[in-house]
Amino acid sequence: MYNFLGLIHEIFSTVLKGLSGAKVTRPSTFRSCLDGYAVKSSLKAEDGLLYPLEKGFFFLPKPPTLILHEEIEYVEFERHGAGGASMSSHYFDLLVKLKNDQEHLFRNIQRNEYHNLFNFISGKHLKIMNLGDGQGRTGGVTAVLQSTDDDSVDPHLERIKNQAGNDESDEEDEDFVAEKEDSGSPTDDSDEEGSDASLSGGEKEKSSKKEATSSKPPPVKRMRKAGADEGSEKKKPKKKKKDPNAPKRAIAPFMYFSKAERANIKSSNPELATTEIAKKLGEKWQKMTAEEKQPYVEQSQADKQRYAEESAAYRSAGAPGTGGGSE
DNA sequence: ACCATGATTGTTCTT
DNA sequence: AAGAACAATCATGGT
Repeated sequence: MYNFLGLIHEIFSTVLKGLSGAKVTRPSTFRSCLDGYAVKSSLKAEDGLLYPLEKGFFFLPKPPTLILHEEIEYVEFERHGAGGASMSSHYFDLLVKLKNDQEHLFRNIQRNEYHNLFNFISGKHLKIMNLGDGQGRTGGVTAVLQSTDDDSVDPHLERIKNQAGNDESDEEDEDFVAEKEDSGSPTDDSDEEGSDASLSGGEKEKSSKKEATSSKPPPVKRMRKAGADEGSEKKKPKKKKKDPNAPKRAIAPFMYFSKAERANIKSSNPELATTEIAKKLGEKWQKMTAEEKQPYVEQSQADKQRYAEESAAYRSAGAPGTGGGSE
């Protein structure tokens, strides 16, 4: 190698610019705890690196995501696992709300990156919401925004610190980071499937190959809400108590179909992720006629009866709240 | 070792 | 009435 090692990204961008003539986005003034340009995070199920750039966010996972600041309505710091109760400690989440109502939840950002991110985002004059605030004081965040002096301690950090239980080993976490953030070379050659990953300056988003039939104006996405409304007491974003004795719900026809067909799809496309297989199953299901769906519907109806019976037995015998309680 | 997540559709439940 | 939860699945990763 050469002695320019410290400037690899500059060389790379220069070469790229020379070859393509395209505008090259370079790392910004943001620095993480390790003097890196990005922080580790995960979007959806993919984890990658979140680059806070001068004019946007750049997430570099399997499918790269570029979020420009001008698209952002607000950002929101959330304690990691806002929904889960047992989650805690070293991580927090960054929710980026776009003006077109899209949401990106960057999860699993190390807690010690919070300060850097907050200062950087504050410096970019992005709106910071604080819905995850445990205290009822809304609007305190904006106040913090106006006093973005680095010496001022913001309440979020304190809270997150508290929730983390101030383990002083956070400094040690750095060496735990196997891949250094700055060296997380964007040049990873694993483009075996990212053939269509063209990130031109256009507003191209959501390059889902499906739905080629017609435009889809109302993007009815089943998005989960990041619950964050708890007050000072216990919250119930999602009552996750499932009594082990409680009967399971009836299996929907589509689920029976999935059970039957999933193996088939997987054998023909062994490398598809489970979620991708689910997409394919959905597409296939939609194309099926009622006759084709009928066997699965019948199975579902049978299971519905099963559920009805077990449910009745459960209520009379072991339901919580009923005096029964015989295990 | 266990558990949560995501992605799908349909059914049930809750408000 | 309308939306949220939940059913099977499983690779993945954190605890």
